[in-house]
Amino acid sequence: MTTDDRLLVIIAGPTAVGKTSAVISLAGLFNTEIFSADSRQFYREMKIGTAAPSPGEMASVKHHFVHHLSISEPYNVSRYEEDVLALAGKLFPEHPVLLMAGGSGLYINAVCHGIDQLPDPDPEIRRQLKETFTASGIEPLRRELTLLDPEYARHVDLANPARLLRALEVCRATGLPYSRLRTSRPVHRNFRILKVGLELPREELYERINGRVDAMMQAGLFEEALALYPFRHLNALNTVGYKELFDHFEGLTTLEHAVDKIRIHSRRYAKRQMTWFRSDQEITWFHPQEVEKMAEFIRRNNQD
RNA sequence: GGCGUCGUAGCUCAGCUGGUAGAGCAGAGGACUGAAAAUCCUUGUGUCACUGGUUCAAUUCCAGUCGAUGCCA
Repeated sequence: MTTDDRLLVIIAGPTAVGKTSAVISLAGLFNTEIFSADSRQFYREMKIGTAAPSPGEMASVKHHFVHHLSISEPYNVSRYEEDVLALAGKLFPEHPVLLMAGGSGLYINAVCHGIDQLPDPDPEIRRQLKETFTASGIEPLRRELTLLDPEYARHVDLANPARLLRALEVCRATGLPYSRLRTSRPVHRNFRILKVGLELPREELYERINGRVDAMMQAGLFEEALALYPFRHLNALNTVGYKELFDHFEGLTTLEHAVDKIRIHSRRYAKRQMTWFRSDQEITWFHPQEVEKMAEFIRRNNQD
């Protein structure tokens, strides 16, 4: 069975640009459902700080990959890719068009271009590597990588501990050089993909971000973060909006300063997202309110 | 009103005894294959408040003006 006439439309863009509202309108026009590609909206305990769709929005259109996990469940891009492909396979027969909205570029890439199949990380190996890094810094990691995978060592950012840690945990677990396993082989999807990007003038986007942080505080972000404080070591909570308040709970900053940091970190996050998406030549850009234009663009590409 | 302190990058401030300036933060640009709202890299020319004076040379010394602030009245 082939579904090559089916279309997955990606709605990408920085945080607070207006993806949620645009994609809900589009879902209405195309009578279809929405996949989220926001790596933090997955977690049901994090509702306010992740600006997840409201209960009303969730009720008006079927959303997938929103609040489907608990913060304590381990999850990663590769599993996301599998889960999305499985669900798309189920839904496409009924829906000529499916929508995916989100700001996590890596997750979107995994769906569009695939991600290399590698063994799941071994928590014990990861723990040991982290311990080495904490105790002795990045130098031992560099040395080990140069030894185990000289090829990758030539290309990685040797100043980035996260990259080195990841490569080493794969080398150690498999006994093979990480670069050998990173084939980046192009995958074939049995549906077509269309990428829509949403953008606003920088100043306007930053105003929206600032406004949204205030709105989150009024909606009870403080209480939400306080309830999650005991779980602050979980990766899911290494997230803008929570970690800054955790600092305040620990007495490291005033509340005012913490909220200020949330604004700053949200802006920087948005900037990184824009850097990521800007370099993606497959994206066609729209103003978030040009829903009609987007719909037309989708229809046009859906006929070919 | 008197005395003192201060006025340097968007913000907070460094600049010893004169040779036209430099940090942190913010901002900007970039990277990115299982932590990705993560992680990391690059990036600092601005009437040194204003006006005069001294000097070969003044952000730096002197005088005045304006502004901020503190103490005394």
